[in-house]
Parts: sequence; C-alpha cells; structure tokens
Amino acid sequence: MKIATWNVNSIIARQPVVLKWLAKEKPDVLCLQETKCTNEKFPREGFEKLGYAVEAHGQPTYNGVAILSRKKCADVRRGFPEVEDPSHARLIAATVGGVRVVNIYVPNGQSVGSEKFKFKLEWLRRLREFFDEHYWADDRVLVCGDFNVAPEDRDVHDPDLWRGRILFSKPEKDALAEVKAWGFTDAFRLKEERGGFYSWWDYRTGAFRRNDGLRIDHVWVSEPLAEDCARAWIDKEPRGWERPSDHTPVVTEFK
DNA sequence: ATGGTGGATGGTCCA
Repeated sequence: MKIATWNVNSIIARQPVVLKWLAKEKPDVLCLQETKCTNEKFPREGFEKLGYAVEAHGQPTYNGVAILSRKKCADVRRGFPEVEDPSHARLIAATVGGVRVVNIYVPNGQSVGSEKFKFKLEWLRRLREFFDEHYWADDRVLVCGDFNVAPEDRDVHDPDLWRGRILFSKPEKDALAEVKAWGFTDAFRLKEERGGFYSWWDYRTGAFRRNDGLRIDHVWVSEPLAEDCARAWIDKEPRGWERPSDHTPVVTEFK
C-alpha cells in the first residue's frame, strides 16, 4: 500500500497539479492539507474520475484537510472528539486497508512567543493526548501531514539561521518529540539518513532554486507498520511544476 | 530591520 501526504495550499487552485501527480504516482491514499475550502466546494469530480473517494474536513478560506483513497474508508473522524474550535479544520482520520490513517495540519505558529505559537504548542499537546486515548502502540497507526516543525539540524538547509525561529524552535521540537514518544517512527528516516531533503520551500526569495528548504511534512508510523515499510521518499518534482504548492509530496510504501 | 510570493478575498489575514 502506497500512502502520501501533501500540503497543497488550496485544493481548488492546485487541482491540476494534484491530478497530474496522482496519474503519475498512483498512491492508494493521498492526505491533503490546507485545502482552504468547505466540503461543499471541494472539487471532487476530477479525483473521483481517477478512482479516488474523497473524505473532506474543510472550512472557508483557512486550514482544511482531506483524504483521497482508492480503497474504502471506514470510521472517518473529523477533528478531536470534544467540541473543537470550529474555526480550525486540522484533523481527519480514517481506516484504510487495515491502517488507521490520521491526517493533520499542525498550526503554523506565526512567530515564537506569539498567541498563535501558544496555540500550536497546545494543539500538539492535545494531539499526544488523542493518541493516548484512542490507540495502542501495537495498532497499525500512521500519522502524516504538515507538522510545521523540522525535527533536526539535518532537516534544515541552514540550521544556524533557523535555530530559535518558528518551525525550528526548541519548544516546538520538544512538543513534537512528545507526540513521537507515543511510539512513532519517522518513515522517511527509516530509509534516508542524509540531510538535504526538504518538503517545503518558501515562495519568497527563490528558495526552491537554491534548495533552501525545510523538512516539515512527515509520515510517522507505529512499530508494526515500521516493520512493513518498504520505501519512503520525498518527490521534489511537483514543486517545480507550473503554479506549484510551496510544499511537495512525501510518499511511503508498505508491504 | 524589512521584505520578498502566493492564495482567498474583496482590505487584509495567513503562511
């Protein structure tokens, strides 16, 4: 089974490149973040023609997540169990092919110390609690999405420039490490130890041309899935296409 | 120190 994640920065604006990539890569599951539209406005038809069912959890203008799947999705959950702030559509989960897929869009946090930064840390704390409440470490659980945190120096093009800044500050890395300590393994790091692989490049400053990127999009898996992980990689190609997202897909394959 | 670009939206907010 092939499972991928991609922050598309508006699914309406990005439908052409997402369709192109699906036709090329043919994943079983594609998790999307920053769809930026309501479930009613989600452009389903093109994806359904390619054989994908759409499970969306969106809102107007901001955030929004969705799962595209060739196989049937069961037990779809939208948001945390309690009454979540309805202005934040950031989590959708579904069971596909025996895997519990949790697709997340972690708050960006804007700048270290801001109100949005506090919200990001609190959201990550709640996420750890969510896994504690719902799953066992020997379940086949996969969490993927835009985590908005680069975990280590080798995930950042210039760690000394980024150290202490949003996406690479210690409180964020610590909060994300607490989620990981639930029992997750970074699928990408099972297959690649070197630095220089990124999933996001700022639109500004021509970052992509210089490969000035950060690895902030991740696929993490529980132990049973880690044992079955056959491949994991970042597909840089769509970042170079016409009218790209500022993120590119992260792809995994399981036996 | 600031701004650079892109998307939704219709003056700004967000990333």
